[in-house]
Formats: sequence, C-alpha cells, structure tokens
Amino acid sequence: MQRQTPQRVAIESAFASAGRPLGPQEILDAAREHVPSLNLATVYRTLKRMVEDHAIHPVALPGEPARYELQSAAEHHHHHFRCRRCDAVFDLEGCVEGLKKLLPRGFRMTGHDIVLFGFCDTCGAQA
Amino acid sequence: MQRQTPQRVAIESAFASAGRPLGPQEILDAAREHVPSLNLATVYRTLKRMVEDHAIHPVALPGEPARYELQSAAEHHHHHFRCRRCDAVFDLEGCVEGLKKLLPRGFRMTGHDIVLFGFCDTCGAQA
DNA sequence: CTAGTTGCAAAGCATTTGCCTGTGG
DNA sequence: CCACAGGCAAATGCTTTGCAACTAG
Repeated sequence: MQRQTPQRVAIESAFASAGRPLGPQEILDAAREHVPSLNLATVYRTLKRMVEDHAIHPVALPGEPARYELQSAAEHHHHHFRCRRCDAVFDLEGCVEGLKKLLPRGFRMTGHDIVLFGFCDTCGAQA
Repeated sequence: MQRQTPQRVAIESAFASAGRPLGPQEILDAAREHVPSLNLATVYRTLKRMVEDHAIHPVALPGEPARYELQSAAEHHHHHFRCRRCDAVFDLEGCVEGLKKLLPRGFRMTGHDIVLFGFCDTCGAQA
C-alpha cells in the first residue's frame, strides 16, 4: 500500500511538530531539515495521497492557498480562527446554532464553514 | 478619471443583471453578449479598478478563485451560499448569534466569514 | 489631440503531470 | 526483484503585465 520513505516520514513529522495547519511551502521548508533533497512536487503528491488516506485534512481559508492539518485534529467538527497580525491559523472548538435560518426558500444545506478573524492572545497582548 | 467604454459598461451591466457574486470567467461570458471582442485580461484589469474605486467588492470563498459583487450588495452585513452542483454563489440575508463563544481565552474577534454549502433551489429540484 | 483603454501574447505563480531513475519490502 | 515513490522538468490553469494600436473626451 504505502511505502515508508524518508520523505513521507519527514512530511508527517512536520505536521506532528507543527500542531497547526500548514501550507505546502511551509511543509517543504520544515521537512527539508530532515531530507534536504525533498522536492516540492513530492510534497504535493504526498499531501494528495495523505488526504485520500484520510491521514490529513485540507483547511481552505478564503482567499488563501490551501493548508493541511492532521486528521486527528479534524475528527470532530470545528472551525478556524486567523490572526490578522501574525497570520497563524488556530482551531476553534464548538459551533453555532441557527445556520439553517439563513437559507433561502428551496435551498438545502449540506455543510458550512466558519472563519473568525481577529487577534490571537499573543498578538492581542502586544497591540 | 474613468472612461465610459463599451467594455466597462458591459461588465457593469453583467453585475447589475446577475444579482449574485460573479467570477472573472462568468463576467467575461456575460459581458461578451454585449461586446464579443472583450478580452479576459480586460476583465481582470477592470475588476481591479472597480475594486479600487469601491464600485465592487471581492468575495473570497475557501479554496476557490475570487468572485466580485456590487458594492451596494456589500453595504449591509451578509454571507454566502455555494451550490455543490452548479458552483454558483448566492447572497444570504442575516447572521447568527454566539460566534464569540467559540473564541479561546485571550483572543479578540474583529470579523467573521460564514459560507454554507449545499444545493440551490434549481439544482435541488433536479437531483 | 493624447492620455487612458484594449487586445494580444508572453510572463508569473502555484499546482499537476510525464518520464525515467531509484528503492522499499 | 519490480511496482511504487521521488526528482526533475515540462505542462497546466489562473492572473498579471508589456506593448502597440485605438478611442473617448
């Protein structure tokens, strides 16, 4: 099925030590510390496979390239917060009620995304 | 400042008759009915100018290219719905309560985005 | 007239794919 | 062994830009 290659190990450990959603270039930079020859195309191919295998989950924020996080973080329904100052993305627990009341007549809802923007604890304290 | 060219008129009327957020290609298709020679590069250039002039407002959905809607539509707070079948985006009226309770301690919220996914009235009826 | 616009083609970016070499099991 | 994985480069797809011709005011 899946081979245990140094490249894949390096990419997986990048996720494990980050603890937050990462983009392809961030992953490449982190994983190259273990496997300097790692190629960006390999990162994309590996990400694709990991998504298919449900090892990671894509995190798409409005107007930004896709990021990915470990599936374990995505196993329960959650949303995201992006800091306007440091641009980091954080997971949020919980959800809200009453989304269905926004639907126009005849529309059916199968899912939703919520993204909050603002300042994280670190950046809020500095401001 | 701004010239009154047939291209720009065609693009503006495309927004006026659509009543929903449009992407560059959708705008090109619609505006070509009035100005067949219209070029996609001109659409991008015109969109950029219109955003700078606050005539239109960008609508960024997770993982998708930007769409635009008339500024008048954006003057009151609203959110969006994307149909999983026809990929069209619609404006939603209203909002929800209780977003602040999702915030971790120390985080401050300055804004939010909500996107609902599902099937619009037309596509839901066909399914 | 003439500065702002347009169409076309080429350039940029991020992401994907083809192809051939390398290697995990 | 040898099918899958990786490296490299070319190919995409979307958006931007350079440039010469065009036109609104």
